[in-house]
This record gives sequence, structure tokens and C-alpha cells, in this order.
Amino acid sequence: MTIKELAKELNLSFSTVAKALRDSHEISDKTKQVVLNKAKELNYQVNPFASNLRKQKSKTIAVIIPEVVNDFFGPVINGIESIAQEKGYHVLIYLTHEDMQKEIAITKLLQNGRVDGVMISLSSQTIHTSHLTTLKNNDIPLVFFDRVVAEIDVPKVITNDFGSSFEATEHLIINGCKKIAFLSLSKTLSISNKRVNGYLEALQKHNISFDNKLLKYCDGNDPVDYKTIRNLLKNKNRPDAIFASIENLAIMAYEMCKELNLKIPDDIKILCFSNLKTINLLNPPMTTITQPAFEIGREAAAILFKLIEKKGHNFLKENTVLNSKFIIRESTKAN
Amino acid sequence: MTIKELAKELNLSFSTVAKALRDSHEISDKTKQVVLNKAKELNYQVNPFASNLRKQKSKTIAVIIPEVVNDFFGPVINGIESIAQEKGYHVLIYLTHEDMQKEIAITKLLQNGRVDGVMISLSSQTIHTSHLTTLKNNDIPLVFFDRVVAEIDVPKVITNDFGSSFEATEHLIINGCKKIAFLSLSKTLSISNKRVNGYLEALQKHNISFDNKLLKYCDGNDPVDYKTIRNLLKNKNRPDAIFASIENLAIMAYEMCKELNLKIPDDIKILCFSNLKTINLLNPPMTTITQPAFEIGREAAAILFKLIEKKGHNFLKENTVLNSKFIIRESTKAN
DNA sequence: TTTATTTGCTACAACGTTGTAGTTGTTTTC
DNA sequence: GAAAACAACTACAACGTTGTAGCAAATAAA
Repeated sequence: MTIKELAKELNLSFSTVAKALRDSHEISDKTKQVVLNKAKELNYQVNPFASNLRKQKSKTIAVIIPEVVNDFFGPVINGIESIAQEKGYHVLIYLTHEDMQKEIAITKLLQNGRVDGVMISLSSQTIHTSHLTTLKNNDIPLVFFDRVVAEIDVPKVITNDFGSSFEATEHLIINGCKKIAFLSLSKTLSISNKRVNGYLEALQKHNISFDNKLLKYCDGNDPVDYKTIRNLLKNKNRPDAIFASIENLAIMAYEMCKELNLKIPDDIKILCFSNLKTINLLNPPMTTITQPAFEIGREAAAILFKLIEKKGHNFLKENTVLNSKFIIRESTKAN
Repeated sequence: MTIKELAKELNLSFSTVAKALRDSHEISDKTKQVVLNKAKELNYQVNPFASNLRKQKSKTIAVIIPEVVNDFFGPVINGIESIAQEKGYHVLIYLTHEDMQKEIAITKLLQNGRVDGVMISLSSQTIHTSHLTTLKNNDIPLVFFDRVVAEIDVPKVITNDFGSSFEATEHLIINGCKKIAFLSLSKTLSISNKRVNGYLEALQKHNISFDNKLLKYCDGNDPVDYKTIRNLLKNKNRPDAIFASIENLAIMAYEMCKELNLKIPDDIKILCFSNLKTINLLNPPMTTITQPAFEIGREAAAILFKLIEKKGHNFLKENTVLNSKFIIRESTKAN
């Protein structure tokens, strides 16, 4: 059912019908009513491609994330979707699986105007970012969240990673830890570096010298990371705490402790950045830095829609910083 | 950059350029090379809307699910996405949040050819399904997975829910349970009914009379369901086991046990359908029926693409049944 | 040599919208 | 009562593709 067919049914010019459907002031109320009724009767729906082509707008945004089976990115999507649904936008999801090549391929797909805007949280393996600059230079509204590229001048929604990391490390130190291992994800992502720096600064403040054997870079590949953690824990000079920068690594550490029969928190303390909903049911419940994932999604989406609708760009240069919550549970209890 | 602009640059007719880009046999290899080089140089990308409009194809599918923060639907999306990426399709995600009205609104959006196919797992609150029949009648390829509508004649990918449920219930009975509560999700979904029936049949086989106070229908709204579970467990005539048809409800039961100081499995045994990745770390690890979520996603997507490409429809009437795994852990250990 | 056939390219009409520029006939204004 | 304004509708040209039809020139067949 197209406008032209509708027009034929109604014995009106198709321009009239088109305008009536768009509630133009040029059309009398009587005619509008007739057209609308007929449209409903024949279940007329605008053809999105014709409309997109003509208006050069797609009412669609793309969300690029590393992974979806994840208690952080899941709620982020919820947040994004809640705003998108309000605004009548459609949401395309693309997963990079922490692979830079996939990320590049995906951004290429989005350069041709398929979407009105893009939200992205980088893959941990992304070491150069020209594909994102290209996207920005193609005038596609772009918002980074959580894993951002500091150098690219687009709005970013992040959390207070340095502060959280500092606070968590200090908490471990106060509770008696002297050999705190830090499991990081990426050497290049600014978020990873901030988390590492928070850890380092806390060590320094408390006069604990940094042992670089305790700073491990994982790569998001489960079997490999598993080995890294295993080696760390089987070492005779085992750390007395593990601070994981992502949930997955902490879960592996928990599993490894179970396997090696290490008692948490007595033998080793563990904490991490996490949004796990079963965190309280773990044995023992884990101390976490919990990011406001849903709000990050909502905030980032809201900013993207402002960019799309070009309602002023004063916010463009600013990072939006939301605060994570540090929640102390049994996994870091002092001996 | 459009074909016409490219043609002007090359001093060729735009038809020639268009054909060269599509590698038509009507164009000489030499010309093709020239065109392709120029296209690369000027970063020409086909306009997806023009192409979609002309071809009446969008290379996009829609996935409608109740929820994304979920260790079942997450891997399903991974499965879908892995096939979609292979095939060069885009994936639109829509969330119903277990709300039938949202589900209806979403299906309306998809009636106009925006997508080449739709995959859906119903909301638990969906009690009538004419919106899905409409979608099917509009000739939009449709595949159901997990939460299906038995009456609508489209391909479905499901698991052996009756059998799993029977097996799990029997396991509880053998381990000494006599008052097994079943937490169901929906009175109408066929998947829910199958799970309930498996439970009932196992009771019958072992001559345990069914107590309808032990069969609770939850509605996916956390605070409400929380109360339901609380009432169940605070009752003086408390059940000795809880069989939850979805993960969320089991998690709430765990939390409630913690709150009420009930020991699992001594005071009460708990099991559920779940894909939780931290299941082994819970206190105690929970016995689960684990569905092959990733494979469900892959299988359903593969079928959808066959439908889209119209490669025979013999499989149309058949359900694809994948088997879940029943994994016994500590939460149901005999006293 | 004349007539087919093939090769390589061009012209053009869709696809279904949207927005601008007419074209009527009617009403208002001075 | 002529000019201006308005209301309600129509015509049509984009948007950027894709596929069919057409048209030369070159080659093959008769």
C-alpha cells in the first residue's frame, strides 16, 4: 500500500494524500479525515526507505560494544533503548568481541548514512583509532561511553575510574594487603590507564613499592586470561589481593581460588569493577566498584540525540562523569 | 559521493559506472578497473536507502526479546549476531520488557518492510498473538525461539522443556523432596505450560499429590515476584524445594533464603532453568537446567536466513528441538 | 557485400517519499 | 469593483539506486 494507491482509491491527487498524511495546513480538515480513515482501513504504512532516502535521515542509531553477555553492557543497552524508544528511534547492535578488526569493519558499514548517530565503547584490543576519526569526519554524530578515546573530540560519558580505583586499592591496603595484583585489560585504553593509575597512586601514598609482576595485562580471551591468573595464583610468592579491572577476570579469579582451594578473603582478597546481579550470592559476596550502567546508557543516548537534533554544541567538549559506587562486601574483609 | 558524481569525475555515463560497480558483464574489464579505483579513491559507498528502496530489501533483521540483561538472551544475541555478520546482515534489537503492549507496538513498526525478517521470543505477558499473525500475513519471514506460539505456523527453535522439567522434578523427589514449589512465569506461554506439565507429570509418577498453593505464577515484575517468593518461604508450611522456571526467580529465592536464614540445600533445595555464568560460585552452587542459548540463536538465525532466501520451505512446519543440559550441583543435595 | 551477432556503453523509468512551485476558485480589502 | 490575499488542491522534481531497453560500433556469419 503506497500513497499513490491510496490516492487512486480516494480519487485525490497523490500530493494531497501525502500532505494529508503529514497533517499539512494546506489540506482541509474534512479531506484529512477522509484520507486518514482510508489509510487506517487499508493499513497504509510509510515506506521507511523512501522516506529515509528523501529526508536523508534514518531514525536509527548504532550501538557498538565489545560484548553483550555482560552485566555492564546489558543495562547500558537498556538505558539506550529506553531513550531510543521514547524518541521513536531504532537501535542497531554491533558486537566487536574485543576485536579491533571487527570494530573497523563495523565502522565502515556505518559511514554511508545508514544511521543518524553512533555510540561506541571501544574494544580492548583497539590500539589505533583512525576509523573513529573517519566516522567523525564524515559528520556522523558520535558519542563514546565508558571505553573512550580521549584524543577524539566528541562527547564522552565516563565514570570516575581513577578515583574508584584509588579508593578500592586504599581499602585493600588498609585491610592489610601488601601484594596487590592488578588485572588490567588494555595498555592503550584510557579507561584502563586511569584504573591502573588509581591503583599506582594509592600504592605510592601508602609507601608500597610497585612490583610490575603484579600488574597483568589480560586480553579478553578467556583461556589465555585463565592461564595468566592461574600462574599468578600458583606462584609461591602469591599476591594477597587481586584487583580486577573487569568482572570476567574477577570471576575467573574466584573460580581459580576454588580450584586451588584458596580461601577468600583469608588467603586472598578479591575485588573488581562489576555490575553482577548475583554478586551478593557469591561465596563470599564480592566487594565491587559498581558503575551506573543504565544511567550511562541513558545519558550517552540523550547526548547523542541532542547531537543529532543539533540543539547546541556547548556540551560537546565536556566529558560527562558519573560516579561509581564502592560497595564493600566479604571478599575483602580484614583477617 | 554518489554514482552520478563519480560518473562526472570519470566522464562516463552514470549507468556505466553503476554497472561497473556491480561488476556487470556488460562493462569491459578496463573500464571496471578505472571505475573501481576512482570509487576507492573518492571513498564511494552505496546509499543503503536508495538501494533498499529499489531492491525492496534491507539486509536487516529484527530481534525482539523480553530482556537483554540476561544470561540466556545475551548468548542468544551472540548466536544471532555471529550468523548475521557472516551473511552481511544488520541486526535491530527491540526489548519488550515483558510487556505485551510494547511487543505489539514493536511489531507494528516492522510491518512496513523495514526488515527482511523477524526473530522473536515472546514476552511473558503476551496473552493474545494477533500482532504476530499479522506480521506473518504481511509476508515477513518470522522465526520464534524459546518462547513460541504453538498455533502460528512458522519455524520454531525450542528446547525439550517438558523433559527437562520432568527430569529435574524427579531429581528433587528422589533426593527426598515432598513439597516442591514451582515458580512459573506465564499461564499462556506454551513454554511455561510445558515446564509446568513436566513438573506435574513427575509428581504424578511418584504419587505425590499436587498442591496448587505450590504452583505460583510470577509476572516478571521484580518487587511483585519478590513478595510472592517471600510469602511462600515465610509460610509455616514452607516448601522443601523450589523449582524456578527462570533464573531471576531462583536468584530472588536465593536472596530470600539468605535473608530468612534458610540453609540451601538442608532447609530447602533450589534449582532452575539458568545460564548464569557465575552459577558455580554461588553459595551453594545451584543445580540447573541449562539451555544451549548460543546454539538457539545460531539455529534460529540460520533458519530465518533460509526463509529470507526462500531456499525451500520443507522445514517450515517442523520445530527444531535442541536439548538442555541438566547439571546437578550442591543446591539440591540430599540431606 | 550484406546481414546477424556481439560488445560496450548510454538513456531512462521505476522504487515511494517529501517539499517547492504552480493552479484554481473564493474571500477579503480599500 | 479591481487588486490582493487566502484556502484547497495538483503537478512535479528531486533523493540515489537498479534493471530494462536502446544504440552505436565492431566482429562474425551468410
